[in-house]
Amino acid sequence: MRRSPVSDLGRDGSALVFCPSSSTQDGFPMLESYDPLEVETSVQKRWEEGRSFNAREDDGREPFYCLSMFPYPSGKLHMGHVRNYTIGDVIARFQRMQGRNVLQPMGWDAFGLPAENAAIANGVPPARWTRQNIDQMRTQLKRLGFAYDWSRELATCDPEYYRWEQWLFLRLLEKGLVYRKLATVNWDPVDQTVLANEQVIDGRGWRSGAVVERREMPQWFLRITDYADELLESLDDLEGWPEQVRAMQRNWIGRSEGVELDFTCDGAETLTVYTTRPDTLMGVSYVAVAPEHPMVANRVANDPELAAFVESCRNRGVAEADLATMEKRGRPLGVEARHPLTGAAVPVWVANFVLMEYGTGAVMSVPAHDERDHAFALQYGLPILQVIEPMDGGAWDIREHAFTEHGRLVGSGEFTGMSSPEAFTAIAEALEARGLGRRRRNYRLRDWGISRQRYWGCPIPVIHCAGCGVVPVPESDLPVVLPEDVIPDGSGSPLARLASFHETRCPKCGQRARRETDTFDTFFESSWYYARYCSADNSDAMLDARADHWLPVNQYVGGIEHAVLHLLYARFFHKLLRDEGLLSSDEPFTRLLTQGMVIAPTFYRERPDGGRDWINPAEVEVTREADGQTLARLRAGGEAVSTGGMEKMSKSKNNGVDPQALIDRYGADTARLFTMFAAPPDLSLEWSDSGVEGAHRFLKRLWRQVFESHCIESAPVRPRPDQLSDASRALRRKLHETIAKVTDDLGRRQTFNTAIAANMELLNEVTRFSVPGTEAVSVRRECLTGIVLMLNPIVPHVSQVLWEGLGHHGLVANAAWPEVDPNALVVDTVTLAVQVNGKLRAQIQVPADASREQLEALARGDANVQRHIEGLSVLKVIVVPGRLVNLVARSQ
RNA sequence: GCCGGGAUGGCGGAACUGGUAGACGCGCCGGACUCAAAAUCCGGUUCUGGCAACAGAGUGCGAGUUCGAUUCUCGCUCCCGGCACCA
Repeated sequence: MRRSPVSDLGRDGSALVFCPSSSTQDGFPMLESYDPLEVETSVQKRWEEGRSFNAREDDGREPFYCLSMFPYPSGKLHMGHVRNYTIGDVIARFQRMQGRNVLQPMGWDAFGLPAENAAIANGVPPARWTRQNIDQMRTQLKRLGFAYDWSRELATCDPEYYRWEQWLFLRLLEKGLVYRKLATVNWDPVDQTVLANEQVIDGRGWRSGAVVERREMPQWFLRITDYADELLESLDDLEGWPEQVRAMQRNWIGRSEGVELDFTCDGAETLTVYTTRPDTLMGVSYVAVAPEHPMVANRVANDPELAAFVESCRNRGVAEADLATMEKRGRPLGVEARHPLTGAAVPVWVANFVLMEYGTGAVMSVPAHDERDHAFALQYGLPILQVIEPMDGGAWDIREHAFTEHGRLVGSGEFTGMSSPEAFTAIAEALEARGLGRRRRNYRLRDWGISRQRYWGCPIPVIHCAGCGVVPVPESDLPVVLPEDVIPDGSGSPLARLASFHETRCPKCGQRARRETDTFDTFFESSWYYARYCSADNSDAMLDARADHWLPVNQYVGGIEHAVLHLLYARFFHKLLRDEGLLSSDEPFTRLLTQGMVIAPTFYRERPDGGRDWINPAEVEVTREADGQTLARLRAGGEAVSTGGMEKMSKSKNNGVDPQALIDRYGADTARLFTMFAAPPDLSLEWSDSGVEGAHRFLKRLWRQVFESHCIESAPVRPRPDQLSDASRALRRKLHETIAKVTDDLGRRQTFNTAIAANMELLNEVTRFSVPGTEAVSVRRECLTGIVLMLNPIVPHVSQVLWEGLGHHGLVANAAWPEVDPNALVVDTVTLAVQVNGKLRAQIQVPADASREQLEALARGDANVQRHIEGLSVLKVIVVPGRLVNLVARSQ
């Protein structure tokens, strides 16, 4: 066994070892054992004192803006935050080492419902609760060692922040991009308040338990649909975004080409419907309208059954998922509509799956060619008229299934025989000719409702005057400050009750007037914060020239759950800001990384009433029994508990693992290393206590290897590649192969797990390497230096100390990324796989420059290969250079 | 329901452009060190058969394309995320 140089010193414990290479003015003493707390405290102090990560614009280097989605200050960091921010920090530090001028800021998405819920529960004003949480979470982020420019920190609940979105709102109002209309909300009749969807549980208010009603209220809307085409089309240019996110946004915008057409009804009323399938028009068997449709309201008075039906629809869910899965019900309205082409009478029905807020509140129904209409027609005995048949003329049982694909028209009068696309055009033209229809482009995307009947949000800066109507708050009166000493109690609207807030005078006429008491959707704040970081200290303008210096964000990192809403709203805002002349780029985020969830096992105990008491994984011990079954027991007491599978860490399942406990026990570097190593960033990350131990063990192993180098070796010697032994040359090749791989993994691929694995492999080889002599020692040191540099973005504290232990000075965070020496990669022989009919039969060593013929001869020469081709004739030889030879052999 | 994603050893995962399936880590087994334990170090570890050499099977299920498929195509199953007032 190799004697450890450490034992030569006859020391134990954490005795100080002074080495010539580290006794520098800025050096940390390198102790024998790795003490994360000591290392991290001193390195963080140095970053803080040196303001090492504050970004300046007047820097010759190319800027790189790296941003992680800012957190909602819920109280404590959770594992999802640790993962998100570590990914961002690794990218930022990697880019910094690649010579870029990196901006990485951090802030707080500080408005939102949880603060109001906390106020209700604990009687603390949301403002105080939020600011306390921010302080606590800031401390935790600093403890994790993220390279943030804290001088740009912002919180969206600060008037200095939200005043600018009030300002922008007024500009948009002036431009006509903001309007007011009635929209439906969840109304809790007991608490007299509007509920968020998440506060409605099984149709009842979460606090009062009262059945939630749908109520119409005037709401502010932003015309995002004006930008629908641009938002859709520029997705094609976002090559740095995951294809799945772009696909989700495309579907969300849902642009379609169709026809809007009119059915005239008895009594001269007109029902306008939109369809993407005018080719099926001859198959219409009824028209369905929303229960809230005005045509319905006129008829409920003398039809009690209809009235009852409409009433039963009043409290139906309106989420898309509710509509799609609920039982489809309807009632005939007793009205007939005239088919725009044939003039035939088709009945009008009221249906619970049609929404007034969607399109025109009416749809044409073609049971033969739409699944939902088909089911509805079968249920109510409505006719199913087939007007499209499969292109190949194949049989189709239309009673059994709707035929929803394109095909050829049948039973459609003059259009019979046309293909669906031909009929689309012909029918559209026929409708246009009669003035009963027009081609239209439609969007699934709806205008963005930005009003919230909430207290803890940014006030909407308008005043309602009895005489003048809606009057904008003059720019000089901004910001409209939200009073902060309010404690919501869950009933009513706090701002509507607060006379000192809403009682005001009309800026136009001076009469007594009422201030708007709705606040903005919190997506409003998060739609432009990324830009404000660039000009965070500017109290005279929303943004300034520095925005264009940094933007667009080079790398944005956040959860996949924001794939549509937040990311679409931010893209929309960016275009609004551009059109205001505040920026010049078209898109806010060039490259996007969406990280997966953090999941953990769940454990529970069944209650007598059938409910489940969830038990935190920290209290449970899992063992494998002899029969291979796993058994979960309480650590205290040994009681057996049930296993509930892997779930996203959450309060409701009590399966959260507190990052603070992890940091306290192993240090920030281990927390960072584990979260980066356990899974690729875009997949879900499974929590594992033993995995954390493994990550920590690796850092201790690395520390020990550097410590040994540090003690036995004098000043670094540059290896002379031409004079190395085979073993040293092989190790050096491994180093440079690793540099090439890790550079690609961190830069292009963003697979941090494989970058760490490659460094582990390299360290394993360094550990096994026991060649004596100064050249070997210098190769070893070159390898260790390489590992320290390559791991620095991931474990920045320990790598700083190891960097100095290896005889270097200054911040490793500012060091240059290692470069690949192409000469080190040269090989003379390669291992080649030999297959016979695709099955591996041998591995042979061949000269790297062997010709095809030589390779084939060497492959055929192998004894095991010969055994497998004996009696067969080789028909074909496939050679993949550097990889394999495949002999295709068959019997004669 | 619609849209998006996932499934590979006992476990997390690797295999990047169709080319040696299981890198790296965890767990487990064996050994060294120790009075002993912990820690640490060394070795083994997809399954089946075999002392071994080696052979057979194997990437959720069922087909297909190919000399060759975890990778491409078609058809399924199960699990997860989003669905407009949670952020």
